[in-house]
Amino acid sequence: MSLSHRLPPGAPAVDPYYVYAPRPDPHRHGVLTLFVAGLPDDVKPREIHNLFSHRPGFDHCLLEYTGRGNQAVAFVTFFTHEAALSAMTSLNGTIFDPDTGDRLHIELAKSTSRRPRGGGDVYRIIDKRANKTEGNADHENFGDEGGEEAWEEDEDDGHDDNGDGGSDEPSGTENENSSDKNELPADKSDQPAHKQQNGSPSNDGRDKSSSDIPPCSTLFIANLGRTCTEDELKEVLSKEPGFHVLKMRRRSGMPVAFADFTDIESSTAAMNSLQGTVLASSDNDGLHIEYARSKMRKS
DNA sequence: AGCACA
Repeated sequence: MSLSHRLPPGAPAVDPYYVYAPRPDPHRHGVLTLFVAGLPDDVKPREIHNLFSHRPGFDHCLLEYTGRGNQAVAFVTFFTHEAALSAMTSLNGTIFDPDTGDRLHIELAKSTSRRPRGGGDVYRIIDKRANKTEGNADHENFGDEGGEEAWEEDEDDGHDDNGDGGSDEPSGTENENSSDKNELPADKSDQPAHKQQNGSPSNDGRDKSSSDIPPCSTLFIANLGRTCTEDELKEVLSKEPGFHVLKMRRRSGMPVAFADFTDIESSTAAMNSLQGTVLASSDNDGLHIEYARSKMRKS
């Protein structure tokens, strides 16, 4: 389908996929790490890993539960700058949580994340939440030293790290921040205030997992274009590990589909990686994928 | 928001 990369340094920036990315920032060329915002507070490290580890050139990732607000941020590092850009352009705007419809905002990070020490764990977690609220009690932090600034305290490749802005808006401002204590003191200089704040209703005490539907090895796929065919959808799904059967129904206008997987792990991974995918036949936001309410009948 | 097949 659409492999969105190969934008040689000299080429005119007219790659159609490139418009999805924040404007090319000359200050960040060569950075291997992506900054990912727009994550719900109940995001799991495994979800980040599932989403990015299939991308070519993936190296490692780090998930931080910021103590402020209710959204986590992630830092995902690739082996090459081009791989990072490619993952950014193809995943930017992904609807991570169908319940809220919030989309991922991905930018190049301010600097490349430090490699995990020891190399044992695939990903690291930093949890600054006062009360590790809902859901995530299983993997508190088995990262290394409970790092507070675990990704950019080193200076091997030279970069600036000073706690700075904490914006996570698509307006192109930098937004990687690690310290929980630095509220940005309104010195954004060149960025006019944006009106759109992250609209996720703050769930103070509410625990509303990423969906009201319990995990299921069958996925429900909606928001298909009216002209979407089973083959078109199947072609995308068949790249996902564990995919079995696809069934499409058109009942009230728009078609919907059910995709069955071998297990919940593979259906979850597929949902994470295909969420928001725009098909040739789609005209709106791309695929809306949820767990089906009941598993597809066997055979 | 829209969830079927047995």
